[in-house]
Amino acid sequence: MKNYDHKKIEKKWQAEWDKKKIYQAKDGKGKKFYSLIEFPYPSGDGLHVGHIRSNTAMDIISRKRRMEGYNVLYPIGWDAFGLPTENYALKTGKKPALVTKKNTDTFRRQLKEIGFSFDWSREVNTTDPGYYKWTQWIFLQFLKKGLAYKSKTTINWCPKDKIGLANEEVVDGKCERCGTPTEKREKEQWMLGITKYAERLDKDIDLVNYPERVKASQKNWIGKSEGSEIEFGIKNLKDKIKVFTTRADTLFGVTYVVLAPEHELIQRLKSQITNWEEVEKYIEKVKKESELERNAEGKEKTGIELKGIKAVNPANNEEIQIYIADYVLVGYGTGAVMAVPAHDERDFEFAKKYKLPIRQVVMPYNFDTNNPPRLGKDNTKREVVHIILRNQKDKTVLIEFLKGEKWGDLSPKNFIIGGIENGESEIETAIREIREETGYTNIKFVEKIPLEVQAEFYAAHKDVNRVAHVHTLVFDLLSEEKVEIEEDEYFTKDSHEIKWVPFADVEKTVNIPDDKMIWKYFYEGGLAVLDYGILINSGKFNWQGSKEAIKEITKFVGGKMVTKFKLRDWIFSRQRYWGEPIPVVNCPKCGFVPVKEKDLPVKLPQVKSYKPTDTGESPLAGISKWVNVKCPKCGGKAKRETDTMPNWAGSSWYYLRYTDPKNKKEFASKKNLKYWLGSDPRHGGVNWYNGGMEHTTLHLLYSRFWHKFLYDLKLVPTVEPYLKRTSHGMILGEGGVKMSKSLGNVINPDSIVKTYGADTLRIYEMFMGPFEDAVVWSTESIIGSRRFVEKVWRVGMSVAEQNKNSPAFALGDKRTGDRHGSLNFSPAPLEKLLHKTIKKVSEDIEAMRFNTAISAMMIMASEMEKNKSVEKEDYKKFLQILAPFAPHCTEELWHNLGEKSSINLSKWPKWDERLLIDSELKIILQVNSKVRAEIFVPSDEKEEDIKKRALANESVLKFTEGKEIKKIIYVKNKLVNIVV
RNA sequence: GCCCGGAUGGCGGAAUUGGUAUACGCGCACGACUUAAAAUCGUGUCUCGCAAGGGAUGUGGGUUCGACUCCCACUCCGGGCACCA
Repeated sequence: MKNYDHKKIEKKWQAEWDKKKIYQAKDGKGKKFYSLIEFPYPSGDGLHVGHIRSNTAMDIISRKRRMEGYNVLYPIGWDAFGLPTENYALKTGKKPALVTKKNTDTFRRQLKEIGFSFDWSREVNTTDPGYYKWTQWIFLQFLKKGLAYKSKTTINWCPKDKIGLANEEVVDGKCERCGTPTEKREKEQWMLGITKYAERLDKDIDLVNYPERVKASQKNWIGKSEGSEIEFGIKNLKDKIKVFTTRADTLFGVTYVVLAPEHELIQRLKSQITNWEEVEKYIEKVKKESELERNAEGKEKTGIELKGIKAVNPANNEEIQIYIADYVLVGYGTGAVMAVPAHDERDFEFAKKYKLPIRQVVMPYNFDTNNPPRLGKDNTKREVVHIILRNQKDKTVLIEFLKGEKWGDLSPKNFIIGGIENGESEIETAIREIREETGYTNIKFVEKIPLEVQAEFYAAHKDVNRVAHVHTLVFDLLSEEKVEIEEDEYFTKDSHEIKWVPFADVEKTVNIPDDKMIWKYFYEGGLAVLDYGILINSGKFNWQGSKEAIKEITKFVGGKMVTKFKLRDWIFSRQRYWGEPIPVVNCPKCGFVPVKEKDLPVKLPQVKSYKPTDTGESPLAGISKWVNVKCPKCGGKAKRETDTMPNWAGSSWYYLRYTDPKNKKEFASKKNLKYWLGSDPRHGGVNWYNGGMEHTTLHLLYSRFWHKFLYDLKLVPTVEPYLKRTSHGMILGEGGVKMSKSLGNVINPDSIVKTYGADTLRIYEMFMGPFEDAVVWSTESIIGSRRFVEKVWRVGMSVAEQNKNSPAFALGDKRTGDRHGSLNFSPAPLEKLLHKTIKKVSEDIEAMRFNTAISAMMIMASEMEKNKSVEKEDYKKFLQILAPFAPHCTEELWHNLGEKSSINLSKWPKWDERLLIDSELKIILQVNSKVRAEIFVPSDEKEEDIKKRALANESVLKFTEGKEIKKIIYVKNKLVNIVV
């Protein structure tokens, strides 16, 4: 018996696979499968255990697909441009290109030692001029189509990295990389027009198979919103203020208008504004605030009125104030909003602070689900008052508790309610109702709550369906003085009880929706009602449904329906050295001129210093030899663009290059693209792409954008790059925290491979927990995976021993015949378990349930070891399903049994459905849902007989004797439950 | 604040068209082998109870013969978005 020596075996087979090139994909041959992982950034820290988790998962899937007869492309490359390398180079004086070379060498060695089945012949590197030539070429196509343009923008500037950041790279107002709070700077930057694709990026999400949370994230980031653009006039002036709103139904409730401090109109109206000095000061203040300060949590909104000018509400010609405020963003919509404090939380907050009027125009519509209108009853409508009768002395409110079967399941608990009779005022009604229902007479009117509500319910006391238009009045109780309450047929002392309830308990005591809302409004001093409802105070639109009125009101004031997106154009310039140079020349005569395609790539020059400058210019600007060129158009003196691309550029199209990595004429040939992505535009793409959640909004969105652009140029055959996306969970350090150098909890895969072997590491990482969840690393637990591998090894050794003297086919052949008819042999329990395991593992791999697949194989391995005689063919099938997880040891054991070709190219075993059926079934016997016994019955036993057996069972009888059997429930093949 | 996910033994986790809760693994305890240790193998390992039995899947309710699974309310944890009108 050979000992399991992982070092020897793994090295041997890695060399063999390399030599025979068994994992190389063949362009255009047979049915294909393109599986992809995010290519790593080769940092100086070496491979992270997190890389291994993602890579192993896709490796397992790729290996299974190969065994299923697919021509698999599982490529690898390096996303090597970027800041850490440049910063390291800066610190050590080493060349970034050399640092990259060293790091990729390390990564390559590590990846090979774990036995991933990458097609190494297609390795790409974004920093290779042969690669970035095409990144630059694609940029020129953007330029040609007007989608790349230079624009002066306020950028997020990181003072430490000295670099402009895209919005997506600013997290909580801080630089994503170094955590320094960002500043705002004005700078000319290259932009990519991703917003032109916003609609399609949003819509086409439906074509692909991404996890829901990823889809939701992308949609949220794109931020599509449909609304209206409406113009507000300015009194005595020709200028208009255009606002964007999704709630045109609330137009009659506008009580002021707000402009962003950066709004261009403000400067134009300077002469009309009477408090200009103040206004200017305010604008300066806002500008100086960093992104962090302006967005700080809980920050109070600030603003200032533009005095001397008034806006005119086009709906009712009302003159209203104009404000500028920091809560309105210049970059979204029109940079101006109509403020409806009654129905928008932000406007409400601002209006409260600056004491601006609040006018309700949408009346909430409460349909009482506890007491809904009933069919066949009369429908009535009433004007109604609800009365909050307050006792200021002990801070209580009077609440009515109604009782009786009339009210259905839930007895109403509400404020005093009364219908307004003809000719009565609301106050008169209230006084009358209080006297009639409570007897109190010494009361004082306090206020009317400026919130009207409409309610629809079944009014049990009158036996009608009712729509009530609710007005709410507040009264104070002055003394306990009372008169006798008169009873009538529906209002009796029994049906009705009153209680004084403390303020704090009112909300949870009242149980009709209107009173809950009214109380909240009263108690909190008002609130913004966001729901759609019924319009009031809205001229001719009164009593319409507010949602339905949006289009009409927009039309009424001459506005138009528009779609807006949160997504902004992509800031594409970086003022750094280690990135793709933007291939443009700036000519004093001709402006920005693209470098001729034949002159690509524009290579990075060799420089001494990579230091970025405080002026914000790239280090490239200092290299006059490189910067000064002839204009490609006029031949005159010109200067190269010195900005470089962000490192999202190279990763936006790398999956395309894999299909044809050495092509010198195109970024990839149409033929190869068509083969690997498929030719159906709406149903093609990379078959399966696994990556981290952290790339959901940046990389994934950017590459979808580039892909769609290339599709429009008819350069790629599909509208989407990736058909299916999955995400692995993070691996956390021991203690459940992120692995980081500073915490010293980073696991070095090299040492794990050395001690336990690559197969063990792969199995461990897949066994740790559900693939999509975060898991905590535990070096202590790895031993379990190692024991499993060793167990498989021991079984393999004994199977080989048993078969030493018998020809290879002798044992295996006996069941190759009749596959479809009845079984002509009685299968051993072990064989049945094998087929169950094959099925489980096959299905679990597809669903990425690697942990349960491994668990099933562990059970199988233990059973094989217990069972002294294991059929060789059974064992070999077991090896085959294990091979994607542990390719090295299974290959060794496979060959040890006389096989000559690789297990990794063998045919994936099929399970035999007939072997999954048990001849005997275990039936659980329950009495009153408690398990009392289990019995075994033949699988074809009739329901009646099983029930009979159950009733006769001794343990069951103990609990049923002398009791009446009410019911017997039988669940097929599972249990019998006897209810007594 | 909003959106998404989650809560099951000492630990990682398994079980959902509702049907034996705790598979598999780690750890721990005991035993076998050994002069001994390691490794390996075996047995045990939610909890109360001598037992018969009872209780337990974050908390409280509900539906059901039966709930980790479905419904309602809540607590806590993780992730994402965050003045987007």
